[in-house]
Amino acid sequence: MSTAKKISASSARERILEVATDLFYRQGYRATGINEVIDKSGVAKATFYNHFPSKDELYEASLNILSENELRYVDDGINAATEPRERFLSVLKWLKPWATETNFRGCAFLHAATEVPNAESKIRKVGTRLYDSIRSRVERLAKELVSSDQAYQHLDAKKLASDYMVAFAGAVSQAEIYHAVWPIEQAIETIERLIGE
Amino acid sequence: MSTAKKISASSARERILEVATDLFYRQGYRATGINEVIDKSGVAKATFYNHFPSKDELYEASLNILSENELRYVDDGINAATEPRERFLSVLKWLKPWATETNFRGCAFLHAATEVPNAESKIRKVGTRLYDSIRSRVERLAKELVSSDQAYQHLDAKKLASDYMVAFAGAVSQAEIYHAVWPIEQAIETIERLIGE
DNA sequence: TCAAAACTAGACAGACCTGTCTGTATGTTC
DNA sequence: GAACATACAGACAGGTCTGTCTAGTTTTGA
Repeated sequence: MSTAKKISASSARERILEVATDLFYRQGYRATGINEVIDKSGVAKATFYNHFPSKDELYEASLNILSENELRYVDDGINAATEPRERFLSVLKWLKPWATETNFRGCAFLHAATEVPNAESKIRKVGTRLYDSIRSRVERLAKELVSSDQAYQHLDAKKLASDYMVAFAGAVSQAEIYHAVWPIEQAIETIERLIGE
Repeated sequence: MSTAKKISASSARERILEVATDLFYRQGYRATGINEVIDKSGVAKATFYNHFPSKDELYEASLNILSENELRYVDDGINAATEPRERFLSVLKWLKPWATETNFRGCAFLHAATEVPNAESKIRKVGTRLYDSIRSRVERLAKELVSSDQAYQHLDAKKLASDYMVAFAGAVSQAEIYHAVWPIEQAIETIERLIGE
């Protein structure tokens, strides 16, 4: 298989994925028809069904893309900070610029939980896997924080990570409900209160 | 208008509302057809459209019912407790039995935010109004708590209420994502840590 | 008793949905 | 230049959706 062939093949697939990810997030999964995805991707229907066996599989693929992107942003945010405290808080703070975007509509994986009631479906697993990944990063940063300074030694890193995840999820869902940024600022303050300002 | 007429008229309406509230919550709004609501309510299509001008208006009415019920449960939980600390924690603790129900699928108003992207729509306002109502109760209970005992006097009631709402929302959304109860228990612990165990 | 109101069943319009299929065009590989 | 993969356009089947409408029946209230 030549390189040119590969590029051309994957570019159709990627165009579909890009369009679908955007439409599913903005309009919702059920509210978006496959025909709209096809039209906006500029591909033929047969081409689409050549790449994805069904709409559901497209949804799953698009959520996987989103999940990878989100984790990358999280990691970039962590790595951009140097101090343990800032590294720890970066996961929450990263939410703020995201929520300020006009496109912000909350967590795509919570949307998936709404639109796909079956919690055992592969689509739903993408969400739990992502939250697990975020949690493991937060636990690592919490340990890092606790052992970084005397001032934090009274904290239990594991419990702190749990608190953090509760605040993280609460921030995102309240930001969606109110379509506002202030819940995220409040969640940051909550965590700051827990670790001491 | 006689009482009998009122009862008969409202019983068809109430049957529709009951069925719709259940189906919309369990299956989702878009995933539920008006025909299914009509069949399961045992009413004629014309009767349905006599009571509700559109599916959207039915959704709004059903969310309003849910909102009233939820507030009633919250208030009952508060009133069942006597100690300020228990009254304060009751709003969070009430989530546990709810999440244990087989039907539990998270917050119906967050679902509405997913399925109705327009944050300015009347449907969405039902959710923000409910969360505002819960917050005002939590603020009242936080003040009550802070002034109840020396041990709580270092706390800022307003900020505590904000923390509480973040934890509350985080608990519900994580419980939905993971389809589990432990996020609620974690949120309770988070708040207990904030006020001192 | 009788008119008005509310109910029943269900056909129907018109739009949308997913997924299949036919047939053609293009470009690469051997 | 034959074989192949991949792309294209778009008709089509078979089903769903919301909302309208006709027509007949029951209930209600004065």
